[in-house]
Amino acid sequence: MKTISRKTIDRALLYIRALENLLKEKRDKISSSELADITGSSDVQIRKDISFFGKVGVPRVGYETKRLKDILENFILQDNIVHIALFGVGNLGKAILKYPGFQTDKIKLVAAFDKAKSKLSKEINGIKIYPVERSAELIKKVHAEIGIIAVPPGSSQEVADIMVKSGLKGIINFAPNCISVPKSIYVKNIDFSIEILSIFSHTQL
Amino acid sequence: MKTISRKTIDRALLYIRALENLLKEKRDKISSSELADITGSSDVQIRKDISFFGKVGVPRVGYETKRLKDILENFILQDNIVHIALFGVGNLGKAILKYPGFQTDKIKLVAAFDKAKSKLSKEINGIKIYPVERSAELIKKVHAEIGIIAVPPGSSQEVADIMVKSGLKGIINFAPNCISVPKSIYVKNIDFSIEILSIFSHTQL
DNA sequence: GTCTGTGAACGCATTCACAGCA
DNA sequence: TGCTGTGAATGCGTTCACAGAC
Repeated sequence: MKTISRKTIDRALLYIRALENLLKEKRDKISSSELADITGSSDVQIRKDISFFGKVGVPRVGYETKRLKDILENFILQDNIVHIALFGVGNLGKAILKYPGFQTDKIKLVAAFDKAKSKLSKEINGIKIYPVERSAELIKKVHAEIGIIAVPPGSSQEVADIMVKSGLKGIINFAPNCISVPKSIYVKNIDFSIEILSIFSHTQL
Repeated sequence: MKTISRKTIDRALLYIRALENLLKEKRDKISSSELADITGSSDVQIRKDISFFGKVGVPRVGYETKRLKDILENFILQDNIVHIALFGVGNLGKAILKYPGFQTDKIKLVAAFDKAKSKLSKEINGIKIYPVERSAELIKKVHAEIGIIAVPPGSSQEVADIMVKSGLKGIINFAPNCISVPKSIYVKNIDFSIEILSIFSHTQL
């Protein structure tokens, strides 16, 4: 049996987002080349990616928007809702708590933690803020799978250790330093400075 | 002449950040395998990457921390300061304006723009907020190179068009939709929802 | 003719295996 | 022995070229 690559999955998530927007515009058919224009990919790439999921398109017509979206979603997300735990309710943490893009049926922010006593027992966007000490207990209770690190760099490793102990399987790390976790935990680092410097150096070439 | 790949540059930025942290701890020597542990890369990968910049290391000793950092920085950034323009001063925009990681000698946020009159002429972290109408004029004046889109998805294309007209060469797009720009402009999309779903599906495999 | 689907070719990036050096 | 540096081999992802369907 053929296995799907991570790159294909990541692009498929992009396709899903584009298909959702097309559905809002009542577009019920879409060709690989149109989807390529929207997502910045190539038409062949898109057909190759989709071909993994079977013969979905119709020659001379293209793909049925709704059907394609359903097929991609069913394979990748399987009706799951992803439960998120946030660590650090500073400026970035607050922005994440209020992020409107999460008001979807697929992602649910279920817990937020902070060290500072002044922030505790407040509620932001309907989510209560708890002390870090209670995180392991609460994460297990609400069955969170993914954690977000939005604490200052000095505390990121400490928070990462807690996350691993609490049973989180994936981490987004916004702190500007590397964290060390077991190989079984998937970490995605997003460092604003590095992103900017990366873009800058790309434009210099 | 051999050309450097984007992947190598992106990793080099990670190495630089790690080397800076090591310097703070007064570590003046570092081996490729130690750096690999920190950054999550492999030792061979690191030696291959560094070898592009010449013979920098010493067998049986490793790399001199400061020297390696200087060599990487000089090649990639060449004493440049990157000037950033921010579009959208909502929750995320404010978090970016206050982001402490930018208080570096390499990145400077020089302009912020918003549509809402209520936000104008305020100042956040020493940066004044201007109306979008003045963006082209001001971006040219302060010589910004990179733009950040932190506006709602409905306005992202509009803002992207302004950025291109204003002469920005690179864009970070935090809005959850694709933008269409000339190929000469480098765009990096960061969609929190997609990042989370990507991590989640990775953990499912 | 116009779209999808796909084996084959290609190119790039990582890994391997080992030479070189102190 | 313990590190760097690097040609060769491998593997993976994208692109090409074209068959198949309508």
